[in-house]
Amino acid sequence: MLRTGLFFDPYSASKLFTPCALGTFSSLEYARKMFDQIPQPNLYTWNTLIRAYSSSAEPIQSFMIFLQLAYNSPYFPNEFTFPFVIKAAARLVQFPVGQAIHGMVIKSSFEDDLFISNSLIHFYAICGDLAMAYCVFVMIGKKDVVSWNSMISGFVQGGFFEKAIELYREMEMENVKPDEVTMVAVLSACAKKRDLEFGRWVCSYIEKNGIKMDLTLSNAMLDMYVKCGSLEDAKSLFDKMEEKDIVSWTTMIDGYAKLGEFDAAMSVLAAVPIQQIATWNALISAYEQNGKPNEALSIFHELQLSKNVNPDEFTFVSVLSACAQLGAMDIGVQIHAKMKKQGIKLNCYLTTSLIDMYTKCGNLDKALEVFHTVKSRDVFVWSTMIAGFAMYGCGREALDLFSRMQEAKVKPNAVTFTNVLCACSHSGLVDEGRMFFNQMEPVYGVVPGVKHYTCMVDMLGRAGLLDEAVEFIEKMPIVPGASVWGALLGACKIHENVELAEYACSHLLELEPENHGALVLLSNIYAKTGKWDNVSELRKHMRVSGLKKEPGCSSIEVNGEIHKFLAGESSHPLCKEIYSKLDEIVARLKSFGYVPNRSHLLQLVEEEDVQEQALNLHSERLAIAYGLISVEPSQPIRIVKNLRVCGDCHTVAKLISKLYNREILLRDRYRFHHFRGGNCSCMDYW
DNA sequence: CTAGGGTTAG
Repeated sequence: MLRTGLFFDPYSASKLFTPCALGTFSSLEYARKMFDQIPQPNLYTWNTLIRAYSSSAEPIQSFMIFLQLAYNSPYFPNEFTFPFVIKAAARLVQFPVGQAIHGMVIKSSFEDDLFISNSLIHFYAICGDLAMAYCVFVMIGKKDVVSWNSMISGFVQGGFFEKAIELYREMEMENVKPDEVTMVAVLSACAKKRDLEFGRWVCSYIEKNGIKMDLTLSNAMLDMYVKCGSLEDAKSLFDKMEEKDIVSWTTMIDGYAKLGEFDAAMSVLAAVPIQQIATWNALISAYEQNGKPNEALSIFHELQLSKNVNPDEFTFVSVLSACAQLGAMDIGVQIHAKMKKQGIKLNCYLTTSLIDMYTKCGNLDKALEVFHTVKSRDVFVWSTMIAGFAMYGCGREALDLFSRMQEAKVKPNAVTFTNVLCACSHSGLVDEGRMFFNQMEPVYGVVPGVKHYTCMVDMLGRAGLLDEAVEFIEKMPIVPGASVWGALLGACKIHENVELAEYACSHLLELEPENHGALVLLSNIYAKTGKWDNVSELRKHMRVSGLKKEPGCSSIEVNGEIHKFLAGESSHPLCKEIYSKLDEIVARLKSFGYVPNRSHLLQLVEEEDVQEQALNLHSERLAIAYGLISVEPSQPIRIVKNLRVCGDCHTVAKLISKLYNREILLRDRYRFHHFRGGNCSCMDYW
């Protein structure tokens, strides 16, 4: 075409250019070079380039070309131009840019164009402004199926499932025939609402009305069945599907794994024809999110051995979270190293997971290092770091971070405030806590939820302001949940207030009759205040009603292996050594003037129904003894306990840290205790 | 003289 000169004819050039820019196997880079050499590209050619960029990896180039078109060409954008730039704005979630383009659309009198309106609906919905999307939607005179689809999908993606289904009904009433895209959106709404009945109705509607069953629609059905818990329907559809892709396989694995049918999930995984990381991720994350972090890590281990595929960002998020749950720092560090080696770039999800892992494993410094080195920090990253400080009782540092977060113009959310209030609570920063709580709604627009009220009650109660805590509960605009009464009960235990404890406990049991922890706490308060009759009555009641509690369990990681200890157990291979170490510890402590606090003995109810030697058999002690035997003296002993640490064990840990000159990091249900030189970082305020 | 918008899983 260059030789014949045809290339210099704008129309002919456009014919050559289109397949180069849009073809599946062509290179956009090459097309761009060609474009720059077309002497006078016509508007069609401009639009084609904008279109190509809008669905490319760099949608931002669409804007660049759009601006060139508007300012450096003889043309003005037309009805074909706008849908593509709006799509680019949607893909980049650039709200102000899209708004500006919308403005241009109106000024240039294109606002009645159906295609442009439909793109705008999609754009506003993606940006989360459903009110504006709906505004554009109702303004359309003659809506077509795409208008309805865009709006329905918008509602589904924004979490307004009810609205989506309502709109679908309206669509039926207006006699607009739904197509397969409509059904995908409606099924997605059913899936998220867990509405199996309506989901089944939709499936039969699809069949009756001959809606084209493509792969996407089959997958959407599959997902609906899985999410609504009907694995049988999912399985029979899956077996019937002629064509399957990675989404189909992953959906099935996810379904089985989330229901705890791990063998079934594994067998689907083994049958996937092409190994892809997504299928592994479905399994790993299901384990991790179902409280089976060990299993998650063992699948990860298998993945590494298989060597067919490499872990990706999603995998790392899951396995780091598994390490965080376990307090498995050595494994976490190895995973972090692997990420670096694999050249994984830290996104905000990964940063959050890393910080969470390091803080929950007891390495605040490393968490801070990650926090300071990353380039971008979203609200989750900041909130997690604040939560980290809170866990260590570093209230001041947490609040300092909170103000720096605002300087960085990151808007705090409900979780941020939970963490901030938690930090105030753990550090006794009552005035600050009150202030932030009062500012939440008026200043930050975050409506306090039950978690925030719980933090406040915990903070006031812990600080001994029990009357204020009660008054606070009475003034709550929402119904106080079990956690609120639990916080009050916990405070009563610290401050030995029997009457208030009974009051809180009765409320708590009204809401949660099965809450064994409440009775345990109450019995501990009775014990602490010497009300032995009440103690035995309560314990009898608990035995009779057969209430089972979560057994106390402490774990410690040694050389990348997690060792778990239940109270009084003797199944560990080094059991003998551990018990003789415990005897040695007690002897050494006693010679140093240690007297066991007998009131804690009654807490054996909280631990296990072991009658003798109860204090010595607490799970955290077994773990500490094992740590003394097996962890290098230069390394801190890191322990994770599923319940709160007992007061006597806390004293013992402090003494051990001094007498044995060891650092002990103990993570209990709520916070960290860092024992060093005879003291604990919590300053005994916990 | 050409063309465009909406869809599922990890």
